[in-house]
Amino acid sequence: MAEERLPSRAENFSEWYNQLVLRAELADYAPVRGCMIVRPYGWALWENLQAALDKRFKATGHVNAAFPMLIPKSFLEREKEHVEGFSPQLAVVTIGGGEVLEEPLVVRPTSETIIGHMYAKWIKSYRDLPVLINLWNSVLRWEIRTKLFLRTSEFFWQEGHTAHATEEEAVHETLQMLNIYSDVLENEAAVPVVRGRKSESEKFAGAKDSYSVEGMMGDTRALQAATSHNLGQNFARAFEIRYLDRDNQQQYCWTTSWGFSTRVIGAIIMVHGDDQGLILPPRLAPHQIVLVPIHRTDSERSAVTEAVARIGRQLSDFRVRLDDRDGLTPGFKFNDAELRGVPLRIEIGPKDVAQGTATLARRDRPGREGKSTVPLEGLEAKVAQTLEDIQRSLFDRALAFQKAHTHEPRTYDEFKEVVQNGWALAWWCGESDCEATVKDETKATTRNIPLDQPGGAGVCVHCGRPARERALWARAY
RNA sequence: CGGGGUGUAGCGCAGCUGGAAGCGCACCGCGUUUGGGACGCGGGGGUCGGCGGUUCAAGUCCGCCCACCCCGACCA
Repeated sequence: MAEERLPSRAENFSEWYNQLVLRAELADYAPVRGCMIVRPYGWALWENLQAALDKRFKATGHVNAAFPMLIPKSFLEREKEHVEGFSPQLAVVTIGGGEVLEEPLVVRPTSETIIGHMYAKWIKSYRDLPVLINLWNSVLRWEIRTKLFLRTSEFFWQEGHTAHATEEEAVHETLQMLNIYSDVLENEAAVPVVRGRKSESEKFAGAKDSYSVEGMMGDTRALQAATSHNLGQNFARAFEIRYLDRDNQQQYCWTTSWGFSTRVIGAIIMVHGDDQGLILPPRLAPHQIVLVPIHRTDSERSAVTEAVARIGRQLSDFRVRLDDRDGLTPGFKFNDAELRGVPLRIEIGPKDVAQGTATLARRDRPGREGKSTVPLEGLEAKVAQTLEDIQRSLFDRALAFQKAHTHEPRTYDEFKEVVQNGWALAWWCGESDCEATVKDETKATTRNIPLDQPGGAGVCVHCGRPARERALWARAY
């Protein structure tokens, strides 16, 4: 490494993030502008997120399938708002096999349209419903300003697409998936989120209602961690997704879509990381534990190696990495494991071997404070408990940070002040022009209108018009 | 697209008024090391972003082009 230390979070959060992603070997820049390469360590983290989501998708009746990457351009034009939203971001294939194509093909920016086309073919009867399909894939959107994981031209995600007989079912599905996202983020990634409905200007192009889960990053900016859309009958009408009901009447379906992307890796980095590097939540960490053997002489080496092998067997229920690389000092390995965010480090040296102990070092508590020497007997239980404790403390710490930086301004002056370094929960009239003015003046936008509302009514924090709901305002990624 | 900046070894950079391409890190070999980022010795690696011009001579001066980064309007 050219430089040993990262820039500090306080002095340059953005640069801290960029360097950390590269140096922890999560991802790298691709030769194509705006694209990223997810490296094995980053992909392992994504696989653990995938597993956590996929398990929940299956448990709620969803199945996986694969759809093509290329979509006839005309499909995108079928739904008016959808085409307006996505046109500027499309990559289009016009030549195949050396011939100019009859119809240009877009590289999918999202699959609602081709899903709509196929669902129209597959769905004929109320007996065919609901259709609950999820896709694990990547999509391409020609982004102007990119940042690894947070906004790249191609990104990896899952997109769920469902069709239902009734609006109630579709609404239920939309919120069910939002809750699954919130569950995974809070209980697996230890990232607290606020669930809510998107404003008219922030919602998905073509949706009736969009919902999101928003997380607060370490610099207090908001990140939309996942979204779930109630598409109403917009796509059903555009693609003629119809079924015959019990009374032999043609009905349009009600559809939904929902997505969760590798962007969440960015959230995990920005929510938990510190000046030493990543701090990964134990439930998702590719390596939950790193074992560092320490020895000088050959006799120490054989004794330590034996002890380490025994400990490895003892901890076979955990994801353990043995760092037995030659020629690197323990100090280097400690720093390396910290950079990579391994939640728990176990050091085994001659002193430990002599005493029948191991030295544990918690990643969430740097320095002496996080270190303890424990007996090898009962180590599994101690480790399990420590990992659970780290998981919980990461969530608690993130939640405390979010709460400490979430304000309830009563005046627009207060609003302008707090939104520079935090979130604002404030009454909002719901009008797009008002929202746009606030954005111009403060760079803050409505992230969502939280599902949890205090009730009652107030006046809009900006324009003073009557307001029935409070919005969550923040500067966002 | 507007404003600012940078292109010299894998990475970070130096190279002054033109005169034999360098430094640190990384990498390879050998040896000594190892409880918080080890050290010594030896080594490999370059169409100086591209094209053209000026000159006896261009990394350096001039022109054009290209690429990338940062800041502003779109987005999971």
